[in-house]
Amino acid sequence: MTAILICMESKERMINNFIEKCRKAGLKITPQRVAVYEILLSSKNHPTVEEIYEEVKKRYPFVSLATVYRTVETLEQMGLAKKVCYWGSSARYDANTEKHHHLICVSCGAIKDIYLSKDLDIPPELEGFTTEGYSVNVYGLCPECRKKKAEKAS
Amino acid sequence: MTAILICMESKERMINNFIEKCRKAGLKITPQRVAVYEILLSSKNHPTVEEIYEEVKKRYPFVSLATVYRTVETLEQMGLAKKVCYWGSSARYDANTEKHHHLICVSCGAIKDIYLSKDLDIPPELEGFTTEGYSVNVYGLCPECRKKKAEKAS
DNA sequence: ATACCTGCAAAGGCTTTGCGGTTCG
DNA sequence: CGAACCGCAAAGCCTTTGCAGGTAT
Repeated sequence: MTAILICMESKERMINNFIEKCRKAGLKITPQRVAVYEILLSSKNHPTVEEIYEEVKKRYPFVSLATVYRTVETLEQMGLAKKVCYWGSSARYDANTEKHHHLICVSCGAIKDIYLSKDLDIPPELEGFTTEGYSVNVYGLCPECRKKKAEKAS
Repeated sequence: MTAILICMESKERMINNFIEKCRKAGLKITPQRVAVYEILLSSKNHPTVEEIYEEVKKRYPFVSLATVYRTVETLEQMGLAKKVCYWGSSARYDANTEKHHHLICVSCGAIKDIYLSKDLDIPPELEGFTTEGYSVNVYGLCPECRKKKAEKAS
């Protein structure tokens, strides 16, 4: 209960921050934009653009897929979302801006956030590159896909 | 000099191993296939399919892009190459089968292999997933892009 | 001889773009 | 009012696929 309240309060704060940032950047605050960001914030599944689109359509049935594509790109440029692209054909988006990593199902492409107990020690310069950060991807099979494989085998 | 000799010897061994594996799997050994694998082995740049295709075309002008796509997929299934997909639109391939990680330029997308001194300790089960491995991506700016940025700033 | 493979061209997904009308500030 | 944005449809990439002819074993 408490967790949910905190979470929702935080979400609202994130959205206000987003609106504020839009104002400063001269970007208009449209219902579609806010909806995309809100859905991305609420989602724990790193949705594809298509999935976000389906959600937005529940509120704004006439929204277009192109708008969702344009909005997630805007969010990425604002630093409020990240594009994650691993296996599958379509990119997924992530509005979690905390430092975290990903656990990825090699069969269906599902992504789950994970947190490492220790930071890696990456030197600020490596092979001539100046480094800015890192991400760890752990690959595996999600419970659903494991079940499916077991059924097939039998 | 020695390094080059060792490297070439190793490449030949890799190709022989590939041919052997093909035989065992009932796959035919065609010039195009061998060329794709050899180019991938020789390349230090994690080339795109298009780039491999251009190289193969120098030896076999009538090769088709579809063949290269099919071959890299075969190589991936055989465990001799990995698909890597980060920023750009097109996938890149990597025939380095040693355990290694990637240093990626966030500006131009260049990829360099890096090796970690310590392994991460990833449990075999995590969040319900069975884990199979992990990869670390370090993001940064390559020397060329850093230079370009410095020039722009001045 | 017969799988398997190739080249070609067409189709398939995902994503981007151009345009006219609309909406936010 | 004007700039920014939206929906629609078309176009653009990258990648996959079906097919008929060719090649390796």
